[in-house]
Amino acid sequence: MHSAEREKLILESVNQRGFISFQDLERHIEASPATIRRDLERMMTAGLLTRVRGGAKRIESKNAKRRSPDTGHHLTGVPFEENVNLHPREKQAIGRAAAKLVSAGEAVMIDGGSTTLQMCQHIRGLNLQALTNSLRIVSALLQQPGTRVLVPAGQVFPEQHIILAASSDDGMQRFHAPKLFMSAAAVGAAGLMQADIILVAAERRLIDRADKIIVLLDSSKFDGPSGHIVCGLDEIDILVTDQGVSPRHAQMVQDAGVKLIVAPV
Amino acid sequence: MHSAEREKLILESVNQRGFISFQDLERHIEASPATIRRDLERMMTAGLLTRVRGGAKRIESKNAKRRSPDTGHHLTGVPFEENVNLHPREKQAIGRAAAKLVSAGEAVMIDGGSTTLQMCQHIRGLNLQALTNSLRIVSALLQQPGTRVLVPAGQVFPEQHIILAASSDDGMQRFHAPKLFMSAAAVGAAGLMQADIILVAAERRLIDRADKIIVLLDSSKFDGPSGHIVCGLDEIDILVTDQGVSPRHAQMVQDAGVKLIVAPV
DNA sequence: GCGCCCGTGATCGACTTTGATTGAATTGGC
DNA sequence: GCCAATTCAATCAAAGTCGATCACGGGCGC
Repeated sequence: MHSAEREKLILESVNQRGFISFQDLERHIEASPATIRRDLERMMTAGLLTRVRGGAKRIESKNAKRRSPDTGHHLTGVPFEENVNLHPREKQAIGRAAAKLVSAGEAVMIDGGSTTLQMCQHIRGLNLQALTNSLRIVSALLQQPGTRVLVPAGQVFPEQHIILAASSDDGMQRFHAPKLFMSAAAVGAAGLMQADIILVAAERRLIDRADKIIVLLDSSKFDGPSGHIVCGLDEIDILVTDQGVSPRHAQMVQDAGVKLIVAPV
Repeated sequence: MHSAEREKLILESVNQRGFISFQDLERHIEASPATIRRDLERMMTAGLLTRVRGGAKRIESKNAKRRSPDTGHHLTGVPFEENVNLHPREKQAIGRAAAKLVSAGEAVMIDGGSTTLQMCQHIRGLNLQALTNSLRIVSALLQQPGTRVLVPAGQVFPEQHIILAASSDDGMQRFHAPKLFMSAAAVGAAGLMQADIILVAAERRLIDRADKIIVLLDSSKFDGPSGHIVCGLDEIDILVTDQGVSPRHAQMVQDAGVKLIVAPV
C-alpha cells in the first residue's frame, strides 16, 4: 500500500466520521503503525486534518475554548462544539426548510451559527454568492463548485470561528443582498438576542445590508436566556423554526408581522 | 504491446480506482518497468494523470480548472495540495528560521503559501497579532492560545483557500505591521513573481502596509517560471531560503541589498 | 545493404519510504 | 498521588522507488 492510497483512505475516514482513532486506522490500513503516524503528521502539516492523541480529527473541529484571556475579547455564549449537537434533528430540518427560500444565482448573507451551518449543504448547485462571517460555513461552501464565497474583514474568534470587525469598517460596505439568514441565542417579545455585544454590532451591520431578514431558530431558543437585543421582532421578515414551538410563541411572532415557517422534523 | 495500448490500460485503471500502484501496472502490463515509467511520465506531462511515488493518481484538481467558470476568476498556479509536499524539508527549515525573526507581542502579516504555513507552528506562545489572507494559516494559528488572528475582506478562492479582495477596499486599510512574511511563485533578477495577477494586487497592498518585507522562498524557486512582478528585489529586506541556493543566486539577491538567510535543512 | 533513429529493456547509484525497536511522555484507573 | 497501559517520537537497517545511462533491435529512407 502506497502513501497516496493511504492518504486517500485516511482523509475519507476523517472527513466522513469527524474523528478516526489510531487503532481503527491500524486495523483498516495495511501498514505499520510508524507509517500511519508519519502519514498523519505529514497530512497535519499540510493542513488536511488535525492530529489529536489517539487518532486524528477533521480540520474544522478545533479545540479552542476558554484557554486564552490573552487574545483580548472573548465571546460569551455557548461554545460552538457544544451547540452543534444540541438539537441536531431540529436544526437539520430548519436548515433544509430555510434553503428552500433561496433562489438560484442570488446573493445571500449567512450569519454564523450551528443552525445556519445546516442549511449550507442544501444550497449546493444554486450558484450562489454567499457572504458569511463563519469560517465553518466557509469550509462547507468551499466544497461546492459554483458557490462564490465572500468574507468580511476582522478578527477571528476561536470559540466559534467567527470573523468580527473591531471597527465599523469590515471591507463589505458596498455589499448588499436580498436575503440575510441568521440565528441568535434567544428570542423573546423584545426581539432577537445574542449573548455577546460584539456579535450584536456585527449582525446589525449585516441587517443593514439586507432586504429581507430570515431567522433560523430552533424552538428551544424561545424565551431562552436574555441578552443584548439584536433587533426587534418587527424587523424580522421570516422566522424558520421546528415543530416544537408552542402556540403561544408562534402567536407572538406572527402578531409582530413575522412570517412563521415550521419545518417538519 | 504498443504504447497506445498501454496508455489505454493505464488510464482505465487510474480513472476507475483513483490510484494504481506501479507494481500493479507491472503485473498487468506486458512491458518493462522502464517503459511503464516512461509512459507515466509522458501521460503526466500530457495532463492525463498525476504521478505520485509508487504509482499514479487520478487527476483531481479539486474544483479548479475546467469545472467552474461559474465562480468567476480562478487563480492560476500550482494548487496548494500539490505544493505542500514539494520540498517539505526545505520549507520546514525555512519556516523555522523565519519564525526566529518574530519578536513576542508584535503584529505581523503572513501572506498565504505552503512555506509561510510552516512558520506558523514555530510562533506559538509569542502572543502575536497576525493578519493573514490564508484560511489554512488561520486554522493553524487559531489553535494557538494567545495568537490573535485577523483576516481581510474578500472572496475566498477554493484552490488555495485564500481571501482576495476584488476592490481595493479589504477592510484593513488602517492596519500596519512592522513585518510582512510572504512567499512567491518565483524570484529572478526582475524581482519577486506570482503566477496570478490578482495575487499580485493583494500582495502589493500588504507590502504597502509593512515596514520590513521578509520573503520565504525555497531554493527551487530561483529562476523559476516567470510571471507577474510583485516587487523588485530592492524592496525586499530579508530573504530566507534553504541550502540548495546556488552561489550565483545568493550573490544576485545580496547585490540588490537583500539580507540573505540560509536555513539549515 | 547500410546507417539512422525511435522505442524498448536492463543495470546502477542515489534517494525515499517503510517497519521494527527503543525509551520518553501522556493518559486513565485506583 | 502512583502505577500500568497506551501512545508518541526518534533512530536505524532494509526494502522499494526513481532517474540516468547504455545496449539491443526492428523499421525506415537512402
